[in-house]
Amino acid sequence: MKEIRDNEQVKAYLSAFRIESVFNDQIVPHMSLYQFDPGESICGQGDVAQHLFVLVKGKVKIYTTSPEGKTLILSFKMPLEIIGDIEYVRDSDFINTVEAVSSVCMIGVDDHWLKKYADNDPGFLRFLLEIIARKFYIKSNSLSFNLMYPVEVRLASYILSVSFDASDDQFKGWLNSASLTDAANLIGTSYRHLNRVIRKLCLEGLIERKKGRILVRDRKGLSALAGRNLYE
Amino acid sequence: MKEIRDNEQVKAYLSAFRIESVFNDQIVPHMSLYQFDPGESICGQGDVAQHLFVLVKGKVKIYTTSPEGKTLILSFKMPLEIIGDIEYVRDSDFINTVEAVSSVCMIGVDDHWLKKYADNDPGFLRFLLEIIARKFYIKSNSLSFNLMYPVEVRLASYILSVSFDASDDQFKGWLNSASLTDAANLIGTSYRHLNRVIRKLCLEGLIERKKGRILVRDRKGLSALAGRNLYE
DNA sequence: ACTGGAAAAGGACATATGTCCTAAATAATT
DNA sequence: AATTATTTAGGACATATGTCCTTTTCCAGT
Repeated sequence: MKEIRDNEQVKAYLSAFRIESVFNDQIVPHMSLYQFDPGESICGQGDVAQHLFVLVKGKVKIYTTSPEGKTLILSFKMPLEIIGDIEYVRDSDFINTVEAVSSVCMIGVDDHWLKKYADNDPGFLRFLLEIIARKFYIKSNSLSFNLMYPVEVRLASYILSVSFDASDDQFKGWLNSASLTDAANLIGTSYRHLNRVIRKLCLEGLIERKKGRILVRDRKGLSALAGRNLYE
Repeated sequence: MKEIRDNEQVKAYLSAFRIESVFNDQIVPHMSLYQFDPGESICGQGDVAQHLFVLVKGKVKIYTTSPEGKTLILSFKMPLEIIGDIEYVRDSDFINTVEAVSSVCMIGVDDHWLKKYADNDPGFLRFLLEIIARKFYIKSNSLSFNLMYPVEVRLASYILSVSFDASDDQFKGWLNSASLTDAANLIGTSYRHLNRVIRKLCLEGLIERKKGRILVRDRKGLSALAGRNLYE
């Protein structure tokens, strides 16, 4: 992790994402940039949360670890996204672990300054509301979807979302084994079972497996199988 | 549904729950009481949402219905709880169906007045933030828990939560068949499978089944099985 | 108490998924 | 290119869960 105290760059990012108005003039001077390398941990489940982060570049992976050590990936996030919002509002420790997938850049601001200068600022509060409400909505969907459909359907949905997302800098057909393991943890199943289902989809001609990559052969068919698209 | 335009009673409720300060003087006159009978629908998935509700009496059931008609219970809620908050913030239709379980009383206020008089009110916004952040937290937990543990564990957790909640006016040992079906839908499994697991827990001496009721025989054992308590 | 019918529980079988281990494939090294 | 090491896919079996249908239980009405 590298902190960069460059307020001009902060302002540039804020303006690029059109959220200048969210952070008032008293806050902005206290914001700085943080860079993380791929694989680097940004915050760990249970750690004391004292910063609100705005993800402005790169991709992060959010996951939780159970007492038994099982890990479940909750989501991948790309800009614009907020990290530490729930913790800020609830005054709690980090509830999940966040890890940089690619080279990541975030704007960070100490909770302490927010409490002091933004806690009464309707613009900031409304922004947080929208962010958190959206997160809730996504998670709610995700919960229903996961409980109601088998892995096959979830995988179809996942493949569609990662294969056709132009903004995904990781795109390359799809996917090496690390991503497969990730996919399994995201979908909430085992690596073994994921393979089984992939095989089935191959036999059905929906996808094709080729040197560790997966190609979509029948997008329509996949969509039909997936129903609605879960992983946005 | 019966609307009761009794502003004094509204104020009494607000004060009882210590949330007078959340709704400012311009809003309060526009709030009124709504009563619902057991089983009555309060709002339906997909309906236009134009009210924010504060649940002040009774118990409601929140569920979602899939395109195929499967229904999944997301939660049971008791006071103090807010209904329609996500929809208010997101300007969306109702994402779930809410139904009165017992005789229910809610304070309702038209979104239109909120937008006009509360959208700039930090007290109100912070209140919503706390509510929604809490909801997110619960749902996040719920998602992880459901994906990571089998029905047996979830059921143990559920039994514990409904059996030892003093504030639950529905308490009676536990439970007739309607509640069993509900429990199945809440846990995200089939009625059949729930029975199977109940049987197993009986054989293990953790619970006892008696005339449609379920008694906890070994609370410690159940807790150990459940790990953490999911359904608060 | 007896009977018919509704409600609740359970049986049988099929599918979905997990765990553990082995085989196949790929990459690294010589 | 051949050989080894490492990574990825698959086999075998066990468990978890779903579906459909039958049996059992419970209760109203007589």
